[in-house]
Amino acid sequence: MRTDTTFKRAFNDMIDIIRTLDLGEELPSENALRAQLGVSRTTVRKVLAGMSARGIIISEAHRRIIGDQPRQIERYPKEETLAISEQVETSFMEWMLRGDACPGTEINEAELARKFGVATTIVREFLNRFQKYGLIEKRQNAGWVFKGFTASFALELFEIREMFEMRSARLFAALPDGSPVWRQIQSMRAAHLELLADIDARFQDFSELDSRFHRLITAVAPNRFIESFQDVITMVFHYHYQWNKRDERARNEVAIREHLALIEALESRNIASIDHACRLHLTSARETLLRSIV
Amino acid sequence: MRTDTTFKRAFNDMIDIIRTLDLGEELPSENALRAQLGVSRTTVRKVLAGMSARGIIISEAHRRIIGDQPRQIERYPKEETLAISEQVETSFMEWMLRGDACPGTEINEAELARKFGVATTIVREFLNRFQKYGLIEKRQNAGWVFKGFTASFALELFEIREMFEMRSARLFAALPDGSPVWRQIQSMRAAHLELLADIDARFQDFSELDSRFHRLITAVAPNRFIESFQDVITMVFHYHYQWNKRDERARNEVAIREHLALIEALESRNIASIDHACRLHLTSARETLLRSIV
DNA sequence: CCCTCGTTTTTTATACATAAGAAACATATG
DNA sequence: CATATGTTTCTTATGTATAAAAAACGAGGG
Repeated sequence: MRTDTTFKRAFNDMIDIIRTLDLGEELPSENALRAQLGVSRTTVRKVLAGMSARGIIISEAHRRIIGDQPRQIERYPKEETLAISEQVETSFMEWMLRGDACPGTEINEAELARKFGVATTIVREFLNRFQKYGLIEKRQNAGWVFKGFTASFALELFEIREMFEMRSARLFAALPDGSPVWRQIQSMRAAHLELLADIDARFQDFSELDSRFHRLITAVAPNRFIESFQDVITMVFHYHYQWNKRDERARNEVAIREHLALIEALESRNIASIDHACRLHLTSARETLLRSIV
Repeated sequence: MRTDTTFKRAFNDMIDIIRTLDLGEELPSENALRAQLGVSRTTVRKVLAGMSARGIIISEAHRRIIGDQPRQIERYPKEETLAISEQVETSFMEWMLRGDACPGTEINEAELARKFGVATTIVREFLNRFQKYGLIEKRQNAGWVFKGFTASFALELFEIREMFEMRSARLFAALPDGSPVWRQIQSMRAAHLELLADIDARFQDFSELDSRFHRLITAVAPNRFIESFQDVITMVFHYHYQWNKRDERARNEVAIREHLALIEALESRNIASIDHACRLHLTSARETLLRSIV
């Protein structure tokens, strides 16, 4: 019933660990591997058993040694390492953004479950979690309504985003000189410059850097509600832009420059310039998103 | 499997409808009742059948008449009109606030399901929905952690609340004279004054008025994320104060007066006094909550 | 004793089953 | 033909089952 995605993921990770070891070398203990792989010992043992069966590991009395370097072939494909609940997320996003759904569409748990080839329970659970993104709404005893990835969604999103980021950016300026955050900001700048230098080839890496940058700013004064809102933003950018590649390179280059300006403003500790740089970036991000919606 | 709480709720509501009719009078059509009761016709028919069986309604060819006024006894008890998923909410809140759980406690789906006497599926679904309140956190393949109803929870909550309410209160001042909101504010003031006049007897009614007041202010410029955050606040006040009755009367009286001051400030349309009144109220609300936590 | 490994127990993720409820379809009646 | 009721079909809410994963327990060995 339950899928063995945890095992497969651990198996793949284990291959990488073994790669760092030599033939005939003894393996770390089950417990040590458990910690490295981030799974339970039960799963570690299953992985070890699988590797033994394949001759990659040779189990002797009270020790295990590397018998054969694993080949790429033996890795499980990426899809099989994703829990069904994660796959459903992707399926749903695709369904939503590919345009099968316009605002007001009724969402049918049973139908989605059939379409995605999973149990209704899973779809239901997903929708319950997804509710917090503000894109769907539940009606008692009667399924869900898709509210639409609309302009008003984007505007409401950015209204909150502006409040939160301006708040964090201002708090940033008040940090003492000794704070480790300043070093993180430095390396964040470096990462931006690097990406900018190679923008033609690597412009798709921006999305992840963007998320990291905004999370760093937000993290100065932790607030669980703000952090949870970051998830909404990450979701929007991750999926929406995946289906809207228009001008991606140019868009990202502009955003990188805006980030750099904001970094400079933060380091200046001048509230007025921080406000200015922050608002400039958010306004441009909002316009970009709005353009891609209509 | 599924409980018939919808039916029971509709049955109780139907009793109230019948009360407004006379003996021998003809009943509205199934469709009309459907609209009044807010359920499907299937459920309406079930209710009608139940009432016929009890002699309250007499079904003749092509019409139904009132045969007998229903008695209070025939109502289903309130508990039976709540869906299991709603009952679980109450059980969980009780478990949480009665102190069985301290910060860091691991939440065990299976154990909770046993304790509450419901299926694990339901507990799981509840926890997924409840996650948005920021009191619990999920760990992959390993249940949930209760983060605690702590001072930092209250502080983070109020930081956001202040941002949101100040924003709404300011927008309020910009409304045109003709806006219907001003009349709603008037009647809100009246409701507050009424409650204040009878505070000794009715102080428990404040909780609901409080929620309505804050929702009215927030509703001037709708934003789904702010509205969703209101749910968090409502939850906190609803449950937390249910288990913290200390000084309730005095607390509520203070809050009513603060609301009245804010109403006055709003009507003055003076941003500075609005800010002042709003912040004053929120500060005092925060202090009250903090006191009751420690 | 602490660590490692074998074994057993418990919990979670997922599928499936089914009664209650909603919706769609069909028929009758004024 | 529009509206009201009877009938059928589909969906949702909730319970149960089970493989996978985690956690707890236990026995040797350094």
